Amino acid sequence: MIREALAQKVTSAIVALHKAGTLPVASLGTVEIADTKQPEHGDYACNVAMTGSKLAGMNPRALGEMLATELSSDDAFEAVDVAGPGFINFRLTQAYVSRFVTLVSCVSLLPTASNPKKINVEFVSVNPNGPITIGSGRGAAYGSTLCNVLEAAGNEVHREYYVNDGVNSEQMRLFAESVKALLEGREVPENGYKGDYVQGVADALRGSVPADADLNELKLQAELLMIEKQRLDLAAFGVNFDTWFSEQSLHDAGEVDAEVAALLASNVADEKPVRTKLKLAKGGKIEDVEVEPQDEGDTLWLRSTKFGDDMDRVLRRRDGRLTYIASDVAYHKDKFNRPADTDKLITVLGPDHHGYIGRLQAVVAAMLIAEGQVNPVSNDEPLSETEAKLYASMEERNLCLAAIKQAQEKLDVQIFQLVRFLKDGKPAPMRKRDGNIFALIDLITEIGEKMRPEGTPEEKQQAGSDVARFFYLMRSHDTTFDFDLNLAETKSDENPVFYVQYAHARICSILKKAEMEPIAGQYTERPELELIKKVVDLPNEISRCAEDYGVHRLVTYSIELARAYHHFYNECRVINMEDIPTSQSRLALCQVTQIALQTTLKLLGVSAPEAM
RNA sequence: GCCCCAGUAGCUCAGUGGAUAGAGCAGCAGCCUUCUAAGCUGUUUGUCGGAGGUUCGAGUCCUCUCUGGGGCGCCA
Repeated sequence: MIREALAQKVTSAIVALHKAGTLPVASLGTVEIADTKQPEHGDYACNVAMTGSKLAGMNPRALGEMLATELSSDDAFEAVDVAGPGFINFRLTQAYVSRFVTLVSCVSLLPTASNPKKINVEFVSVNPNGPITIGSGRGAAYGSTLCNVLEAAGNEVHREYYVNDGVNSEQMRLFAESVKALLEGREVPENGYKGDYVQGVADALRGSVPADADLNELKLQAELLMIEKQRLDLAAFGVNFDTWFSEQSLHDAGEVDAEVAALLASNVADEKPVRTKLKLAKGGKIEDVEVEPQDEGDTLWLRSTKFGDDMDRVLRRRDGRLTYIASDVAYHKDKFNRPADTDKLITVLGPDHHGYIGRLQAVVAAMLIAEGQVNPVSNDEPLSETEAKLYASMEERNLCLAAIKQAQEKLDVQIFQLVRFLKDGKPAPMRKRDGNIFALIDLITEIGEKMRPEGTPEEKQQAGSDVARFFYLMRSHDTTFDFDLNLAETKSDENPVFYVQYAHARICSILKKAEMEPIAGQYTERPELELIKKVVDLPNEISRCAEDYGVHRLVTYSIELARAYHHFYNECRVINMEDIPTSQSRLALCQVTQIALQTTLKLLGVSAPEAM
């Protein structure tokens, strides 16, 4: 907000200098407004004199001086200095900063969308064979927050959960067999599912499912129970979806068969008895291509190596059953309908799925070719030795390379890294005694019990969810992190969730207590001005998060905002009956801070309590 | 073997290619007759794993390398 205004001023100054003939170009590239490292350097700094010095054909200092002189007449600035190698440092007048409080009161703190897109975000998507685990919790927290942020940045977002309920799924078959065994009073099979909840599923189905029900019918009923359980657990965690998309529905509608036929017709899938495996040497060059002879059955291969995958993938097994890859092709085609004419698909996957990036890109690339949506690039280079092993012709290579490029633009796979739980400084076991991974709902309940022992069940759940979400989101999703259970259950200033929520509660308390109208005024105290600057930075933070999907910065921002408020609170008394105008202007500042805090916490899916 | 992630203060971690690399915790010293002390103030802390390279400028980008975590099924 304030940065955009300053960038605008710099841009105008550049244009003005160009018109006056003192600057040879009308643009020096993107103008960025950064923080100053030292308070003595002023409020904000701009490095455009350094980045644009080549374009201008001037040395950075001279260019900086020129811009500074042009800008210094603006009454927003108390001073515009050139420092160091060519930084332009801005010192803003108190009046200029103060004006933003009025502005925030009447406009939104959300960024203005520059290039809104239609985006489908798929996240969590675990098999319907158990509760949501604490590992998936990170994906749930990350994915839902990413959706909120993308939406806040002006995009149309569709939240999607892919239900892996295909009849061909080995895992789901095993799950159904485990339930069936328990129903019939037998031991669960060797590699079966042994958690307590499996017994729960069996108990729930006893009576409602006929004793002679076949495995598929049983599987269907068990899945429905598990999906409902997952839905409830996620809802308790503040995670909701627009679509729970059934894999099996694609099979039932014949879309998988149709897509497989299209792949065959497009020559990106075939039944030749070889699988290509690429051995990648250092530097990413293909060193060798290995073939595996198959002597039985007709396996159908997706030639994903044509699209950068490291080996071809099975579409149809020797026994005739289609694999999940086959459904994936049809699924990705279908996903572009939610929302209609989707520009971009984002898939959030766990650390064990990072090998999927290549094959999912290949799936989309193959699908785009099968659908005739690829415009090949022209390239007259003859096939290289390695390319000749993958492609029959230059035309095919050009088509496939274009397809990969398009797929990479359309599909973004975000991998979140491992989360480790620590208790008393030591790694806590992720599995319960029954061998099953801890459920997210248990984590929420456990933290909630500690935080709000006297609370209602709803309050406990909210408290547990707040803490868990905040912790999951504190670190970059792309980094392994330790979830400190002791810290999460601490009711003290060490716990950052409460630090932020407490700032909000304090504001609510003051606004309630003050019996006068908040009216924005002039701010002169340092904590006031720093707080204003922090508040108006929110749109900028949201835009940045939406650009690179690094939503953890929003958590850092919330802590910084809370800190700025606590500083202000201690330094500047708000309610003072002997100075009504100051009280009113400070109340207005409290109010805009409240808006910023609420907006941020809402994006994070954390509640903003009015009292603590 | 290949792929992903990480290595920054005693600990946990921030860090838009920019200036003298920052917070929190822990330690020490203070602040409640005053709007919620779940708060605030002061103070100590660095071979940004290592080596090259690109750049006017590298914790940040590239290559190599060391250490640690994770992943590589006609399972999903």
